Amino acid sequence: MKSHVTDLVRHALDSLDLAGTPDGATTLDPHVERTRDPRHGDFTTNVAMRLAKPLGRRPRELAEALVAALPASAQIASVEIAGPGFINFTLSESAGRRQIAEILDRGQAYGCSDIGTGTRVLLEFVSANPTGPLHVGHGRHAAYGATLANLLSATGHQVHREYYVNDAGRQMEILAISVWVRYLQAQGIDVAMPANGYRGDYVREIAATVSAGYGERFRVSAEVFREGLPPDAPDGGDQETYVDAVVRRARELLGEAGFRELFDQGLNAVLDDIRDDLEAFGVGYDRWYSERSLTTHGTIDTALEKLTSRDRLYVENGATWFRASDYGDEKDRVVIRENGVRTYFASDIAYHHEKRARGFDLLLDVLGADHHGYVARVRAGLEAMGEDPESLEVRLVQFVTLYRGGEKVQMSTRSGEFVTLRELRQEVGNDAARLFYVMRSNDQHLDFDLELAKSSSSDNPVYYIQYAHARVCSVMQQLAERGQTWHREQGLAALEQVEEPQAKALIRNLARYPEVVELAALNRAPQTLVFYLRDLAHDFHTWYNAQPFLVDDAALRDARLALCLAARQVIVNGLTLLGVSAPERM
RNA sequence: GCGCCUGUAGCUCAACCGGACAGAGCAUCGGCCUUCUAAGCCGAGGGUUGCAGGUUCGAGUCCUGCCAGGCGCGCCA
Repeated sequence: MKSHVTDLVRHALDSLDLAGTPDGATTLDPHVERTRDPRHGDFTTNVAMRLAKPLGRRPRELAEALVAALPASAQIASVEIAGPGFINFTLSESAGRRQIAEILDRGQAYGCSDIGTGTRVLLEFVSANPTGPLHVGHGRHAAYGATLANLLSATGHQVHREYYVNDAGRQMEILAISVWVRYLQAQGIDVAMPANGYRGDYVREIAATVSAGYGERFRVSAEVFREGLPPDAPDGGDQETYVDAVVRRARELLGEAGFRELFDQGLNAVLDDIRDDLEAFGVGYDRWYSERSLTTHGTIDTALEKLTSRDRLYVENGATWFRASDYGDEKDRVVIRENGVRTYFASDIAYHHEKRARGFDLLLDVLGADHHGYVARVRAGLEAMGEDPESLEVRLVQFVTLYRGGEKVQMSTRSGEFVTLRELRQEVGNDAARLFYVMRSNDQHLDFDLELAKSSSSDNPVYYIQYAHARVCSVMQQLAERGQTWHREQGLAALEQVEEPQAKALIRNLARYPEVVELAALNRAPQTLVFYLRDLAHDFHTWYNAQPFLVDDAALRDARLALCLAARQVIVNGLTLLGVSAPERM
C-alpha cells in the first residue's frame, strides 16, 4: 500500500516536469510514510517541503500543484494539504477490505516482499569460540542473528547463515590442556589446573569421556608433567607463560598426534553442545566454517600472497605487517608474528575475502560490542584486496545483564560461574528468551529480567501477543461448538458492516505489516517487529473487549471472523519471524 | 589520552534516509467479569529528550563543545 502511494506521488512529480531544476530535485525519491496521528490520514509525504527550496517555490503552492497532478486511485479516499506543506492521504474503506482478503489469500506469505531479490547475504553470527558452553550473551547474538536471517529472507534476500568456528589457536589449546589436567586428576594424578585454564564442570565431563574412551593413553606422572615448568600465577609466576609451557609439555609428552586427538575431543564435545543448544533454540546454520580449514586449504596463504603482490605488507621487527593505516585503520596490524605464527587477524582477513570469492554481495557480521575496534581492520583488509569496503556491514550487539527480580546476577567467565544459554532457556523457555533478546535495539545494553520473562502475567509481552492468537483460536473453537461454520466469501463481502472504530484501527495496523517487516529487515532492527506485534495484539484485545464476534447475524459474524483470522495470520507470521511459537490455547 | 556505543516519564525502553501535540509497557491511582479465556479492556496522573550552542521552514534525530555510563585501544582470539 505504501508503495502504491509512493508510485502516485512519483507519477505526479514526473508529470510536473521539473527537468532542469538544480540539486537533483528531479531524482528526489518521494518519501512517503505512515502518519502518527490518524487525523492526518493514513500516509503523508513531505516532498513539497523538501522541494520548495531547490525550486524556489512556496511549499504549499507546490503541494497544490502536486495534488492536482496525482493520478486517480480507487484506494485513496481523499488527499489533503496540511501544516507547512504535508500532503496527507486517506485510504478508502475498500482499500482496507482488500487488505483483509489479501492477508487471507496470501497466508504465511503475507508480509513477504521482493525488495532484496538478487542480493546474496552472508550472515555470520555467534561464532563463539568452542571453549565452553554458550552463555546468555551468546544467546542474544543467536536470537538477533536468527531473526535477522528470517527478516532478510522474508524480504527476498538470499541468506546464507554461517558460524565461524575458531577451531585453531591458543584458546583452544588451553581447552585441550584443561581437559588433559582434569583427565589426569580423574586418573588420580596430582596436577593442578592452570590459573588460566577452563574450570567449568563441562571440562570434567569431557575428561571423563576421554578417560572412558582412551584409558591410560594420555596418562603421565605428576613428576614428568611438572618437570621444569615455570611457576603459575598463584606461585608468583605469569599465568600466560605457565599455560603456554603446559601446552608445549602436552605436545612433547603426547606427541603431535596425541595432542591433536585430545584437542579434538575437547573441540568436538563443546561444538556438539553448542550445535545442540542452538538447534533447540531454533537457530540454524547453513554452514559451520572451520578456521582450521583456512590453513589446510591454503586460503590464508593465498590471501597473504595477494596482499604481498599488491605491496600491502612489510616486515618490521621480525613480524609481517599489513598496511591497515592506509585504509583508515588507526595503525598497521601484524599478520605474521615474529615466531612465524599467523595472527587471528590473518585468518579473518582470508575468511572475509573468501566469503566475497563465494559470490556474496553483502557480508553481514554480527559481533559483540567489545569487537568494535576490530571492524576497521577487517574492512581495511577487504579493501586492500580489491573488494568494496562497503560490502562488509557489521552490527554490534551490546552486553546482557541478568536480573533476578531486582538483583543483578553476577557472572564471571574466568571462574566458570556464568549462566549458560541452556540454563536460561530451561528457566524462562525458548519463546520468552527469543523475544526478550530482540526486544531491545542491538546497540542498547540489555537488562534481562528472569522473573519477568517467567511470569505468566500481563507484564510479559510474550504472553500478551500469544494470548491474542490463542483468543482467535478459541473463538473459532466456540464457533464449531455451536455447530456453525465460517463462510469466507460472505465474510469478505460483508466487511463494510464492521464499523467499530476498534476494528478499523486493527485493519489499519494489519495493512502496515509488510512495511514493518521491510523496515525491520532494512534497519536490521527486529525490535521494530516486536513493538508492532504488541501494538497489534493490543488492537485485537481492545476490539475483542468491545464487541462479541459470534453474533446471530451470519454475514456480520463472518465478516468479523474474517478480520479475526486475518489478525491471527499476521500474528503467526510475525511470531514465526521472531522464532516464537503461537500456541492455540493458553 | 584516543576511538566506538549509549543518555528520552519513577523504572525498562520505542520513535520509519529530520516532520505535525515525543509514544508503549511496568509501577501508582480509579473503573469493567451471569455473555467468545480478566494472561484482557477503559480512564487518570507523570517529560526543559543529560547540559550549552549551531544548522534548518521544522531537531530526540544532523554538527560543535562539555557532563555521565559502557566497551575497546596486544606480535590474544
